[in-house]
Amino acid sequence: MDPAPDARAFAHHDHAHCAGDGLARAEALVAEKGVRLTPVRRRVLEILLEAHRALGAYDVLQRLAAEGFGNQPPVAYRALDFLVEQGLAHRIRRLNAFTACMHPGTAHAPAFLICRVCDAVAEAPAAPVHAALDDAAAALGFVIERSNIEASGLCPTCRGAAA
Amino acid sequence: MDPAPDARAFAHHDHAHCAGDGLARAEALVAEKGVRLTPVRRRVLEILLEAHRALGAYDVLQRLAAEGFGNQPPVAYRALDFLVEQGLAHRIRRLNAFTACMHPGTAHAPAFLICRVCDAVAEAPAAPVHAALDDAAAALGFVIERSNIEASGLCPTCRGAAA
DNA sequence: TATCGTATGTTATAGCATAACACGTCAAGA
DNA sequence: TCTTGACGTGTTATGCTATAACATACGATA
Repeated sequence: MDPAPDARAFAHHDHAHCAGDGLARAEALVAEKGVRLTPVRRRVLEILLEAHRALGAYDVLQRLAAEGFGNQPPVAYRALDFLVEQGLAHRIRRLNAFTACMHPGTAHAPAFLICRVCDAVAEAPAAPVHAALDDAAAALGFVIERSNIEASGLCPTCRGAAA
Repeated sequence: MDPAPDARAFAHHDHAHCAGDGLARAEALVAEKGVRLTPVRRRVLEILLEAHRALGAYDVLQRLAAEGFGNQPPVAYRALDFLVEQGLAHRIRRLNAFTACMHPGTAHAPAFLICRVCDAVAEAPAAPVHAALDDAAAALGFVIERSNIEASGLCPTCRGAAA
């Protein structure tokens, strides 16, 4: 069903668990923050979790529309922006796309590894990367508030296939 | 003339030197690589150097058109893509914009610091950042080919103004 | 139940990017 | 010299991405 390799890491895993778990964590998080995981927002998160890869806003919108939600771009963008804001999803600028966060709640600073062949996206642990980046910024007197770290290259699967 | 703070670092400097120098280095580089810095490409680089900040493709196109070059998007995009390819310019995805490279030729792996108030863009030295990122990728068996590191926050000038 | 804040829906438009084809130039080889 | 092919530029047309602005609905609270 999903031809793209695993996006959580580049390895197979229990996908159903992965999606269900993500949703459960999301609900706990929003309850804690006092914000609302409305039907549209919840459904968008589910769509991202189920797709298990980066989806464009219009891909999400198409799925929403097919289920009776609004079919205009702002519907998708607002829900996606909300999820990103709450740390439940990430925006991959290189792909003009969004992906469910695989480690919501834990204060993590993700780096994305994007396979140029299969477009699979993995979140890599990036605490050291951010530490180095903060240092570099501090040296210029710049204070970082948000950052995107995105790398493209070959995932293990596609690298194997190429060889 | 240019209301935005310096983009080379967040400090004043000799801008004329900065642009002329950039162009000279660019010519040396293309000669070395055996590629051609045609009039359009050269002019686009000049435009980026003169603007001294990130410009959208359509901003560049407007300036080109005013000087008698083609006025359709591909003209700008092709020149910009060429410059990025040759390491003479960078694409800032967060801003959907392009900026002249401030250290062409030296094998540098830039990290961009983008002020959310004045949109100034600085290239920060990022060798340690890339080292950390390579480590994180290697741990997942991923091979990085290209990467974008972009941070948004407050530059020293705007931070001072806010306080 | 009146009101306010929040969320959703809708219309319209703005902004970013590329596919595909036509034309011109220049250099290498027949 | 002619031809051929690679490269660069110009153009038409289109597709994708994103947001502004306004209207409607719903729920919590006073």
